[in-house]
Amino acid sequence: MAVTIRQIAELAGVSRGTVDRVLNNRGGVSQEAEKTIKRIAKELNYKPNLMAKALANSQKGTTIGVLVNSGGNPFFDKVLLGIAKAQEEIAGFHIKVKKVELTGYNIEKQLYAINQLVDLQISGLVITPINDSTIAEKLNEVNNKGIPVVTLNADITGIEKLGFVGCNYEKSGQTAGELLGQITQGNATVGILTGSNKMLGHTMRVDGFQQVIEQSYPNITVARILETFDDDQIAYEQTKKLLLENQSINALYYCAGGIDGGIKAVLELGYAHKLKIITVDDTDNIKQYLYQGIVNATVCQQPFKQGYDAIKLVFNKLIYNQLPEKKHLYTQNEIKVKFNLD
Amino acid sequence: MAVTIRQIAELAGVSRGTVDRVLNNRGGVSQEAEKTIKRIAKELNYKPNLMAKALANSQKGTTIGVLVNSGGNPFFDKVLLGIAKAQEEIAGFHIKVKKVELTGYNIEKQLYAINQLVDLQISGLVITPINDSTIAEKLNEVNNKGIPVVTLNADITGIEKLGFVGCNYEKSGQTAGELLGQITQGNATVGILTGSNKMLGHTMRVDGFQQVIEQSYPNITVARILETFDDDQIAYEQTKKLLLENQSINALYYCAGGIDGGIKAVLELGYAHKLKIITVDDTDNIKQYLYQGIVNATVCQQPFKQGYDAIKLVFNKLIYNQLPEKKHLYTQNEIKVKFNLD
DNA sequence: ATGAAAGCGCTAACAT
DNA sequence: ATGTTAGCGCTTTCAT
Repeated sequence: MAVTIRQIAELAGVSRGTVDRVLNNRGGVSQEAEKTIKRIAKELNYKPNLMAKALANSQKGTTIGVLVNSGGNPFFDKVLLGIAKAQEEIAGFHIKVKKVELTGYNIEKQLYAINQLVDLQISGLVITPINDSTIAEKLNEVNNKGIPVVTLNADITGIEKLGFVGCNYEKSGQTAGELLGQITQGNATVGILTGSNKMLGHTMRVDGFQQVIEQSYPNITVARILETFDDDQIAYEQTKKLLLENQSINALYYCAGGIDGGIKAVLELGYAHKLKIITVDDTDNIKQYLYQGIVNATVCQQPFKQGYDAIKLVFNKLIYNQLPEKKHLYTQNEIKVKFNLD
Repeated sequence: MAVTIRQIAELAGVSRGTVDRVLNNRGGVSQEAEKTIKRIAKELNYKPNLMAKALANSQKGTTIGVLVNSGGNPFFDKVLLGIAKAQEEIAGFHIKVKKVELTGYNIEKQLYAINQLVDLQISGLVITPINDSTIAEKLNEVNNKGIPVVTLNADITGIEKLGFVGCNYEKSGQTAGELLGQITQGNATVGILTGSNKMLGHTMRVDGFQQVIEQSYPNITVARILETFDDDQIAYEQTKKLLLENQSINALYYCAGGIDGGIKAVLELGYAHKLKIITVDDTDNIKQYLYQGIVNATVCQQPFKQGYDAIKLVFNKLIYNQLPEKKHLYTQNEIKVKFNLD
């Protein structure tokens, strides 16, 4: 059998309590005892029994708070599925998940929701934060209360956190650029429809895309970069304007929300199948566009995995006191075409 | 707090032992007691505490046997990393992993190795099986001993198993076909280098590829399909022959092993950058070819995840008695280009 | 058929 | 600073 805390106690000639104190840095132990106990533990290659740890800790009635800006954003459908899956899995550990969904990016509302969750005595928080200093302050406060924080899909600067789960946005853009380069065989005039220049993820995608075009595809020109603010109606109008004003455009890169609106414009103008179109993510509508050959390829970010992993990260910390290896857990930028959806 | 076996016992006016017997179908309980206990459990929505279950069961000293045909096959490097990661994670549960690596596809050797592992008293088996009836028989025997079997990367027909973890080979081929269609803009003469017509995964890839070409790309011709037997030397020779005998070929699809040898031939002939090349998997060498623009894209199958998930599947069964939702856990067919590697 | 109780390894409250 | 002990929820053995 594996070595236990009890064996160490016997060998060191102390009680199990003392061993526990040393091995978990609870303090209040003599230098001497600490040294011998640590030595013995190392010699015997002691590995705490996680099941026992978990069981002993299980009185606490744990709830994980989840706060996502998923309202009206179909991208989050799969993130939520991932969260639900994780929730189901950890139900056997009697851990609850309290989920709050917000629409839009209102700082006040997000602050309020965080406070609400904290008042509910959550033991961990998963959040898609707005990149704002007020939020950052609040999250640090939460973290200092001993409530681990995991940022999901979007990150925020200047906070102490357990980890971030999401994609590498720059690589996402680069991948889209390379893809467009290949399918146009290096000749194209492209229009970019981004979400907002104030959203870090969006600008990083645009930058990555342009980098690749500049470095590898001299005969591809970026004609215009327009903002859609993740809104279908605006995307529709911008796309129409873009295509009508720049007849030379024969490729589009949608790197944020509002894609459905944009495609609607393309269809109305009768430009489907005439333009090469690269998008991001694979909502149900985008899948349809892929099937129909209207969208050539889309660069996805494993939304299900994002939701699932974020919860599991908190879970592992709470139950097993396990920390992630890296602070930033990047999901793959997956290129999808007609045949490798799902 | 959540409902426990003890509460049910009190409500039913029986002992915890009896509740345990009923809830785990151990038999030896009166009809009457059984009925009331089940009713109460259902009413209270009883969910066993998995940590407690695991702890109580933890005396048994569990070892998971792993048998992979990884010898001399760089594809398996990442599968092994995934296995190692899972191994590390479950070490805290005092579960050991005993790994045996085999080279080639010799039935006798695989049988022998299975027996060896079983003699070691393993509690679960992860295997890349040869699709052969003798192996199938043996695996059924193992399964009937109460040792759950998970097939990894390759599957086998006619066995009872806990699950299969690997990719959908047909979709892999279809994806490659679509990709080639797009980057050649539908005009190409392509040579296919497969592994062996006797390997299910390989033929499924070829079939998927051809399906898509036939249905969507009338101006793409498949000139030849040659076997490499996953061997670099043979792949080298076949590629040379292929390209010299068919000067019209301007695209290649490598859908199995031996890719390094094939690329060597391409380079020697000075055809790099003149051919569009699609491969499978992303070994270190293939990554280099992508960086250099020699290979255009590769269709991968999440090897790390395959290794990791296979172990976790067995783990969840052994520790928590959890069954997978589906027998076939397909990994994504991930298209990778220069910029979305890793 | 059923109950009682010891134990899995660790934690935490209390005692010294 | 250190020891003692009663759990955590479930399984299993031994009585009855």
